[in-house]
Amino acid sequence: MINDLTPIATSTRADIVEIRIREYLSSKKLKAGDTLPTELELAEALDVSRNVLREALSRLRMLGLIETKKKRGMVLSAPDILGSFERVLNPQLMDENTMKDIFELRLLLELGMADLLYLRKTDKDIAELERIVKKDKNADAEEFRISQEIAFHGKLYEITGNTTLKRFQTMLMPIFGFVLNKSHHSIKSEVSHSDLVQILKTGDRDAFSKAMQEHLRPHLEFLGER
Amino acid sequence: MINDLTPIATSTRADIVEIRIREYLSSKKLKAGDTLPTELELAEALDVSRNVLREALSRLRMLGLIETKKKRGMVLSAPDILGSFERVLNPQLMDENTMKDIFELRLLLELGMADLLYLRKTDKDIAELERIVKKDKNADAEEFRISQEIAFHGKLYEITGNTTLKRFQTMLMPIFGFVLNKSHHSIKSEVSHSDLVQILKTGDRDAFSKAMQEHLRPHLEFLGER
DNA sequence: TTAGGTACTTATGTACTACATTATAGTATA
DNA sequence: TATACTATAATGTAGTACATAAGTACCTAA
Repeated sequence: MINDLTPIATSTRADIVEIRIREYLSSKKLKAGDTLPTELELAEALDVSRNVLREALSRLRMLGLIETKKKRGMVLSAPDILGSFERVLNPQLMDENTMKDIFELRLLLELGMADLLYLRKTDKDIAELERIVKKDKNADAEEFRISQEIAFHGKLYEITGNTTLKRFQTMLMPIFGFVLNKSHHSIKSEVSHSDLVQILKTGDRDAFSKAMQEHLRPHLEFLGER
Repeated sequence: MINDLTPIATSTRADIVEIRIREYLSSKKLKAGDTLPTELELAEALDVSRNVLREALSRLRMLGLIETKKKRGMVLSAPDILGSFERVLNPQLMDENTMKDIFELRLLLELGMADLLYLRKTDKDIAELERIVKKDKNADAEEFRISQEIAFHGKLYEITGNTTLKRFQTMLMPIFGFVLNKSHHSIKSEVSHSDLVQILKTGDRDAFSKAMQEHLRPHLEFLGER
């Protein structure tokens, strides 16, 4: 019961300055390319030492929100939204529940992928998939099987033409390696990669959607109620 | 052609220190709860001023990777993976392609949601959904319609029981507001929220999956080839 | 006139020192 | 034994100084 009480958040000046600057950016409706005041001006306006200010700026710089050039000052820039994500995606540190959440998220993405695939697939993509699954037959070694998984599913993400999605999947892979190692992957699926390619090639969207669900069933059954 | 050449990345000491500390953490296989050396020790070991070191630490602290208490020093902690994401999710700054990518990502999630919903839905959830859609009838004002969208789809995410997913959706909402305002939302869907609830209540997983696809068709058709 | 160099200016990057703050541990006291 | 006080050791903040690099303006020579 007492565990529910988390320590009160004592924020440092850098924390506050970070927030204040964010507010400043959005209230002034600044957009990428606009320049910011100099460090000295900001520090004076916020009434903090340049030290503190720079700690806050350092954070924004890391996120890609601002870029600074010697003399020219600081300019706002469009951040790479996945860049910051990548920085905290450390399976070593992640708690198990979050890992499960992310695992489910991946399943959702693949289960919902059919429409995008049928919208954007090309003959070249199919050929590439066929090339990949051809190697599946001699998939005996554990390590090789995993690399096949990555190659096949990775290619599916690629076909969606959604680069953010593809990058997302790429950086999530270490997590799956972590989860998969634990269990529930010895169960063989009824629908193979090869089957999926065949359907993608000649079948329709609904057939593929069902096939994908079947392909992922071993994982789905593992999920449970919560 | 010349535009492809981006300026060479000149990294500051803080950038390098940040990387070095990350390497240190993973090479030592430190996990949440472990303590780090003091600032002075780190600064000396890395041969940088405490200033630079603190800029790097400030970043890690922002990401939730480390927590620092006065005297006790710094301890590693499990970062909130979405916290950093939230920080860069500014529609004001985001470029249009990324926004489209994220919009598609949301569609994928909802299209793939059927299994999770049928796995975890309760009678209470259904009742709640019915309560929400009851208000749909008098959905005349634009603003009200949007709040209905949010309430309904938000509840679906909630039913999945996946808190990471739910938070993800919540923080993505401003983006959708941005995209939706632009166009393609005047087209009325063939399948209403009310229909979806009915199917979720009495129908099976496949029926719901198809219905959801139908419900989202106006958006899907807007996507295009790429 | 113009290309190219030189000195100047200015904003960021880094280092160092000093002190405030506060959680912890250790000590003294009732 | 429990409480209060004290010392100490770490982070938090401020300020100064100088290095570095990138513009700017001026100036010189072909």
